[in-house]
Amino acid sequence: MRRSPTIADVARAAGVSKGTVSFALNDRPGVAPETKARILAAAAELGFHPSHRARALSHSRAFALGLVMARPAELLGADPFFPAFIAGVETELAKVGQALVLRVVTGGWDEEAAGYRQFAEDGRVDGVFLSDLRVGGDPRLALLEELRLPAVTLQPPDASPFPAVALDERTGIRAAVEHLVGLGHRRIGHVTGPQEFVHGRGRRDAWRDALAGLGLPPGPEAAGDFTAAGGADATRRLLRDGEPPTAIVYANDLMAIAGITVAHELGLSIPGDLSITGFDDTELAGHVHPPLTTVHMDALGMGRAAARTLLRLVESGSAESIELPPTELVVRRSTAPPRSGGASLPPPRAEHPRSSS
Amino acid sequence: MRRSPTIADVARAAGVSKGTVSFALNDRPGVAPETKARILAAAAELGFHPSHRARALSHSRAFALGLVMARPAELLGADPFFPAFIAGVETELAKVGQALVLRVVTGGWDEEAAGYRQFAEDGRVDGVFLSDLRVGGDPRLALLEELRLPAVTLQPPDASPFPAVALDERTGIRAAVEHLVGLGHRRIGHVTGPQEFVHGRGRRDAWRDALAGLGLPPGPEAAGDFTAAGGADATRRLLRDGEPPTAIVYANDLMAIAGITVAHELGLSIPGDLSITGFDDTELAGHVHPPLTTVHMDALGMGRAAARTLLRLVESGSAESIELPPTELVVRRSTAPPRSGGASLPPPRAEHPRSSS
DNA sequence: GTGTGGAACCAAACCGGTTTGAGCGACGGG
DNA sequence: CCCGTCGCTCAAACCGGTTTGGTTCCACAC
Repeated sequence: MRRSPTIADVARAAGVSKGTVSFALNDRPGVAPETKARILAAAAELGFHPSHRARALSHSRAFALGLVMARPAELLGADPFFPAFIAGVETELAKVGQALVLRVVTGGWDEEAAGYRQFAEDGRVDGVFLSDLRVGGDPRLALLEELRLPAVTLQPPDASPFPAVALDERTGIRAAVEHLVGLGHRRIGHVTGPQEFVHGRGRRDAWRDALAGLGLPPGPEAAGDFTAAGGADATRRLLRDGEPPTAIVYANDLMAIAGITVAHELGLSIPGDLSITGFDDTELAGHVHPPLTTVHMDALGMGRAAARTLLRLVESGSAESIELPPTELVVRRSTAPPRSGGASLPPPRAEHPRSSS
Repeated sequence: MRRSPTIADVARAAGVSKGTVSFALNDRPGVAPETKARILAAAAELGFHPSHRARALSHSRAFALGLVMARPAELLGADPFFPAFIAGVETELAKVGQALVLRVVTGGWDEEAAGYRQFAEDGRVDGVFLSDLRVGGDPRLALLEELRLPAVTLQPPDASPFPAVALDERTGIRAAVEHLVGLGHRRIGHVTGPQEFVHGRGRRDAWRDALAGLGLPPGPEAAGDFTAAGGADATRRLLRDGEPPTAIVYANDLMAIAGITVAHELGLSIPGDLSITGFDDTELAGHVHPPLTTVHMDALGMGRAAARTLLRLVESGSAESIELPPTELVVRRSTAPPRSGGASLPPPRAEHPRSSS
């Protein structure tokens, strides 16, 4: 069982003290060039790598950032955001030798709070990412302040002591609405995300504002929860309406795809009878039937920006918020001009409902 | 800036030495009951939490496990496995105060190897999970042995010095094939995963063996890569065949869903003209059109089992492999008896292709 | 010759826990 | 009464780095 070499081994091999080795390896002044070369050679020779644990202890830092993923279990596998976000975070962290520590909580708020609390008390991370901000004062903000744990929020909440990485979702949603209106739609519904979340609320507001901005009356909306099942239910409610919309803007792709399915099952053709737009631009969006017009969201870029911001915050005690490039609409084939007279459900019990072209 | 209390503070408050506090907090014998009570009270009073960093240093352990996610960037958001797997791992780790450290590599093998190497050299983790095993001697096995990094493999590779957490995928695939044959299908194709991976290979072999076991001739297969685009391409190749299959077994849901779309675009009705089965049972599987018959895979349970096994391995130096309950088929509506005479492509340029019922 | 300054280096303290070896008082047995 | 044992506690060493406060040595100015 060969022990990996320590700084003392290097010092012995180079004939200097531990302190000098430390200075040499960290490029600090006060080490003679030839000494430094000798030390570096010895370190390379021995295959020395500084112990992360020891550095963490003496620096009183973890050299790691934390992410608490709070999601109901059934949504975890379907959520496209976290994996891409994590990938973005990691590319930045790997560059600077830091690590990402993950916690998954599927329970409620108590469990989530315990997650952050443990991160702070154990000193496992130097800062955390805060996703899924809640409107009206997210309780985690106060918690993290109490715990003195630096944080970066994804999307700016109502009020926050922390820097935010903001992704302009409004532009993409507005583009979707304008695209639909340009096709001739006038009655455009929305299947929302949970309204207690900043992003759920923000997307709904963007949809409302876009309609209002075009001088159109408010459209019908149905509450979704970002799950496929929730999206399907919401879609049924919208379509059962006496005057159903000719187009529906969904708060995410998962619900939109479930919505397409519901429409099919009701015998509606997409986009002939009903136009549909999503949000996220998941990999599947381009491969469902019909391919989904949706708003592209750069979760990876968000991860990178958030990581850079949080690193800076941890390092220097302050960091500025970042505004990412606005989201863009990706037009595919789930949107088209409405049938004249708007969508209407086909006669009940249709044996051979029309399909999309 | 209030410093968080250390063990020395507790010792002072309780009027004992650091060592005694350590013994008391770790439930080790040799501390008088009243002394222990006094120490615990002092610790609670001060809000003491042992520093993870210091424990890690003195134990020469990280109290963390690592996972290297190697995926091309575009697949990261669509892969249902990792999030659920991670959730399973985390539930076990949280119980014992350990953490999960993540590394994401989107590049090639060099980058992936560097990931494991860094984990080992930095001493950031005590062990790692090995997913996506390659057939024919995964090079990571030798690497990890060289690095002396304990590991648990997901699926047993050809030969391995490490314990494995095995999920019986064969049973589910066989059930899918038997289900299709029971419906009357005789020509059953397969869209594979990458054959350099144990799970890609294993699923294909299971499909082949199931056909052979039922006395049927080999079916046509097309190489996929677990991506939607790859699944779509493979589906087109299968269906363009002179004698296309009446049913296709896909190696994962993502490709199966893309396959449904391709079939729709070719004017085929699912399941009327073509039956389709997937693998994974993603959230979306039940919400596409038609709902997908697929093999349920318990990624969460796999995560839990893998975490328990790896913890045991790290703790005691050895752990036994685990066999999880076999995968099961979930029958939905993408499978049905074949049209008499088997599937045939409709006349070209069909303006109003039939749709599913 | 002495004083001064800076470069190079070292020894020791420190981060905050765990672990070891020894000390001490009480108690029981011979 | 003495000794061995046991139960309890402490001081010190240790994990492997970083950082501080000297110390040594040499060049140069006065």
